[in-house]
Amino acid sequence: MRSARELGTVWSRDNSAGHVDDARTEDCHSVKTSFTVKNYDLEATLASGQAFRWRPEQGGWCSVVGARWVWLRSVPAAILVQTAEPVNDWSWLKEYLQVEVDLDPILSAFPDDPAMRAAVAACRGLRLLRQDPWECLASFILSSTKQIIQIQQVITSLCACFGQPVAVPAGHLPSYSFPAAARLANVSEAALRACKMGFRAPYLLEAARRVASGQLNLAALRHEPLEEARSQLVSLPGVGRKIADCVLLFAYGFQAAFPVDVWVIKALRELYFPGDRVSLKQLQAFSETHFAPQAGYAQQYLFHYRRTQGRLPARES
DNA sequence: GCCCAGGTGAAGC
DNA sequence: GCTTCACATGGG
Repeated sequence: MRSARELGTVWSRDNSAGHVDDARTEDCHSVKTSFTVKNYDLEATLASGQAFRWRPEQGGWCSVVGARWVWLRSVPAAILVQTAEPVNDWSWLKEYLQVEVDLDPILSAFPDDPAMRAAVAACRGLRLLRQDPWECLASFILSSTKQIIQIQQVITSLCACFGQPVAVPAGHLPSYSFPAAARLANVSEAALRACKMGFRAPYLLEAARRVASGQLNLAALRHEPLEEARSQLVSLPGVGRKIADCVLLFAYGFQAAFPVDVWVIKALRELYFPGDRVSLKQLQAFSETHFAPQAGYAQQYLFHYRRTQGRLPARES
């Protein structure tokens, strides 16, 4: 990888919370900056099934965050950032990427067992993002029994149909914001099904209606205890414990949330209960005690490792 | 063709 | 309580 200085463009450094010094370039009329980071695996973070809109493009990663087109590229000790329009305050993107979180104490808090050691060795630098609650909730409603690549396709279609076009630098594909709940609340189930979401369409529609009407206040969940926030989420049709925990972890940062999906089930059974027939309930109960206090992070490491590296090593004897 | 995918809800025991 | 099944769709 090349460093920021070697890329031929002046990239400003944004190390302080308040000070930003944009470097505008003539070539594409876009805005560039960079974030100094340590222990940040950008590819693992953006492609580990937390968020579904990041695409590899021109040597970096491209998506829409909020209403802004964003392109990121990993270089040693920094993330290069490009946007289409001027940005005065980068706090929204720093928050999303969690660049100011020190990963070392998190990894140190993992249980010291063979599974976690292998998972950390395989993808050290994997981070949890901090996403918009509505986009996260809607995305995971669409995730059930779908492969990640198919979730990406459905969400791409949903955004193209119902999102707002956002400004994009010349030479990049058209991009759209994630459609607001108020927008989706007013579309038909058939229109949603046209985006290939199948039986999930009525679930997404009902969630959009409850959020748009204020019956479910997503912003307020941030201040609730985990159990209260979870119970409000699972009151939505099509949202069970697993999807609720994804939202609690990826949008709100509740570290006690531990989404148990098919990959995490495989990882837990193979490593911690080899040869046993443990139920989902048992795995849930185990996960609630074994991985604290950084259970959410531990889950994401186990998930990404099991999905990308194959089987976990045998338990120590 | 067949099995499976970052599940959930309803029905059946 | 627990287990089984339907639900759309498409990748491998």
